[in-house]
Amino acid sequence: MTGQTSFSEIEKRWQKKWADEQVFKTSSDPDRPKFYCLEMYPYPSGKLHMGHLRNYSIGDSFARYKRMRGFNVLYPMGYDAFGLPAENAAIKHKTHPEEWTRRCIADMKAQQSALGISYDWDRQVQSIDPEYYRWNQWIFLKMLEKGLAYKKAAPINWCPDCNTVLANEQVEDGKCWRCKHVVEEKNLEQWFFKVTAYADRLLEGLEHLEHWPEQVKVMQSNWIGKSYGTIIDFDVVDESGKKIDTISTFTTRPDTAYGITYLVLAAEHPKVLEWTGGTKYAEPVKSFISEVKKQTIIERTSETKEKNGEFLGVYFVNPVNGEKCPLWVGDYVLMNYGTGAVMAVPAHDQRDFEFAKRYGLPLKVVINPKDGHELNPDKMARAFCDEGVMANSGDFNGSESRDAIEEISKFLESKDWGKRTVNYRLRDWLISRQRYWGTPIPIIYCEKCGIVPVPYDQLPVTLPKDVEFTGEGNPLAKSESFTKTTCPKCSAPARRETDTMDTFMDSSWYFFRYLSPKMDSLPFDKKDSDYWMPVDQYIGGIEHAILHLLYARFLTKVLKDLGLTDVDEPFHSLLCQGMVTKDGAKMSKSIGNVVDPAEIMDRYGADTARIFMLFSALPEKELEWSDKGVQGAFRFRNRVWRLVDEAPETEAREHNNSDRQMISRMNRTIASVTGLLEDIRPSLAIGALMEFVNAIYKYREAKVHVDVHAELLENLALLLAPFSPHLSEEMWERLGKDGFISLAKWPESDEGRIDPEAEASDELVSSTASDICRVLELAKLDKPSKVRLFISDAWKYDFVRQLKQELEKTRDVGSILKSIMSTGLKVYGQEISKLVPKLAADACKMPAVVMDQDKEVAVLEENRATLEKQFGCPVELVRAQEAKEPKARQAMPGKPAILVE
RNA sequence: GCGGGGGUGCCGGAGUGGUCAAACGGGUACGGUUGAGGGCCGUAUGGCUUAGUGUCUGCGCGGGUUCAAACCCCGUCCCCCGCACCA
Repeated sequence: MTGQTSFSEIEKRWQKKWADEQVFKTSSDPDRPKFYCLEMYPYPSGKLHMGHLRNYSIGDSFARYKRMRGFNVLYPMGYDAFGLPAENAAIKHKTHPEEWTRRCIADMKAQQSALGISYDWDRQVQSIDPEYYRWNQWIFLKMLEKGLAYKKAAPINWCPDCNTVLANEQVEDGKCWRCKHVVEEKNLEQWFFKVTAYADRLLEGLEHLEHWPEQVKVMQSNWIGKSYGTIIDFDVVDESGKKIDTISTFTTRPDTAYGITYLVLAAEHPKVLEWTGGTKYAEPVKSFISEVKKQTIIERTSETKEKNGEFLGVYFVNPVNGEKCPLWVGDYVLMNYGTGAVMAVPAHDQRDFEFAKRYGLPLKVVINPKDGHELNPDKMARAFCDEGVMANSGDFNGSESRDAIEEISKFLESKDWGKRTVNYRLRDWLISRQRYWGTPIPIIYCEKCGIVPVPYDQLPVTLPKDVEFTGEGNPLAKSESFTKTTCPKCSAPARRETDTMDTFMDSSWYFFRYLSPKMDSLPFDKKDSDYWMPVDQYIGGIEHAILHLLYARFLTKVLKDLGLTDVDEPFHSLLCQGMVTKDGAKMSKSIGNVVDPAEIMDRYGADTARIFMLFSALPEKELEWSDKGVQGAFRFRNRVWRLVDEAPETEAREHNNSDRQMISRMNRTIASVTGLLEDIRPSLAIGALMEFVNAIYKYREAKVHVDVHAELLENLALLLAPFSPHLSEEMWERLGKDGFISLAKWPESDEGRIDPEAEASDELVSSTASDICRVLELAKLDKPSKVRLFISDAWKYDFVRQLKQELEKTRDVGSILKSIMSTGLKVYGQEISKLVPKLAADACKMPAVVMDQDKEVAVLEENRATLEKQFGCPVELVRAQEAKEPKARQAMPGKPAILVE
């Protein structure tokens, strides 16, 4: 029972020692190789969930492993502590968000400490400290100077539940990413960061991120959404053909330019009202627009929805062929992509096709399929969107449509009718939030001087305390002590900006602050950045694939451009851990399948929880929670513990076969665990350790060699240290080792001592001797007069076949055999019961053993004395017939031969 | 629709051309130990069949390449994730 009762004390004891002796404190050391291990810093909700537990178990296994491999490991922790939940809690409980947040941080930290994660707590960073957010403000001002931060009125996403605007990236499926409330569109004046200026660099950078999951790169690339196309300008004319205006459209298919039969503008397009104003079309168009605006974003973007529109009463001239076609407004055109106007080619675009069919607009085929048949516009059931051969396109007839994209673009450019261009889906990052609990945007509004940045020496602009949290409006706006100020330029009374920054700003550069957490002249020290950056291993959930990871990459590039760092990409290797699920679904309160990590840690301890987390699935895969699985991890943990807690019988002796076998086994385990950790496969590493533990138990069935046994345990403790550090420390101490195992050197495998063949045959010899004794005992046989060991380098199948033939001759095996069978002893993966019959029947009524490797004769010879002693009779070595050379060996020389049946 | 990832035993999952597919763990069954339980130890666990054994099947499905395929190629079905009226 020792194992079960002691884990709690053991874990507490070592956590205290680690803290007291500052075992995990790090500092820059240019003479040593570094490893920066980082987990996405959490929002302090106060309680760990399984996702955290998994995240930290993975991260700590890296950090500890690298530390033992001699790296100078930076492994910090902090808290992404600004944000709405704290403010909502404050409203509900009539307290201050800071109070709530600080308490949550303390609770969370306590739980993290109880997990025994090897963080350097001296570097703790939290975004709510003015010493942190002043640098948000500092960076903001720098960006303002560079024109990367700007204010403009724009249609923005408004979450009525959170009472604030949201960035594009924070709208998922037309809903708020946090509260899932349907987002509304509003037109407000807001602060933006110019991410679009970095679109190309952000896209291009992805190509060099070799150690990022493909999925994340693809998601970011799609989000940036770079597409090459052509802007085509059209003259807008009235009924009589008189030019009244121009309009531009963006297209990726200029090859279809001759097939344009109408043009559609987005409902928000300003020209729509301009052109229809005062005409008979004004009323229907206005009511159409208001209909569109009534719809939610979800309704508008629903794929199945019918496309609606109205004719605008004006026309345009297609420059390529001089055709005059109508202009429409339609709800399927988006204002915020391209130019907000689309050239419609219903024969070759499915959306245009549907719209044209609905309103009886004509189709014009300009591309025919390559198979030679000509499309009939009246009979098409859907648009033809593939590549093909040009038709009805003037000089371009007969060209491949793929080539025509280029040719027509050049033609348009040459006539000054259009221009090739690049378009992005990415929008600028809207960073204003109308909430209290965030970084105040360091701006002052002066009636005379306009928008005035807060001077650097007045940073930080701190959050006022005299604030009431009522839930209505932005509390900052009601704090006179905050809003009332003077203009830094003219000293006239002025007013502060009351918007705060998106909390994603905090998390976009925090990993730099860890490097120099106490620096007060700059956000961080470039020297530290030169040494530590980039982060070598970043670990977090896939849910941040776009939001956080894109912003962090953006900010890093900005910081680089500001000369603060030389790194261009912050995260060298990214691991997106899989979800923790239960009963096939993500753990969530609404489903009611949540398991609290605290409970598991109380019952089984941190080591067990961590082993389970790492063993049960590869880090990037989904992990299905299993109570039984945790118990399995617990059993393993206790099985290891018993190895040190219960001493085996020892013997002073020369190394025998089982000693050599274990030494080989040990070295093989070291090699494989090391390799698996390098490959980020902790689950398999733990599997290998489980096998190793099983082997040690087997070894301990007989008397063990003291030194070998000690070495086995020592290495076991070392290999387990990244996974179950408390247990390892305790083992280390019990084994009489000095210092912390956390700082010990990772074992190296001695390849020369790995000998799989010897290992296999040794196992056979050592276990077989006792096995046969037991068989004899069970079978109530008299002492045999002789034991035969069969040696064969034949494939076992061949050997079994021989046995079978022999058996056909000798049928009388008798009840003795039955007894032997019933023991089901295993030899080399093969049931002894399958092999023994023939031998036993072979007149001498003796059990025997089959060996697999001819080469092991020497080993057997060596062990013959032992065996003879055990059996009390002579042992004879018998060589089995050579196997036939398999065909395969001739076919593929150099490769191992296999059995061809 | 586009993009990414997957389909292996009762379950979680190993194995991505070659030494009898299923390591490791879990579940289940039986046996041992134990006052009982738990724990621990051992054995079994694709189908059919045997006293031993044999035999068939088998890595979503169908083809193909190869002396050899879960693995490579082609086709097909299904599942998960992300994006989506992006012109």
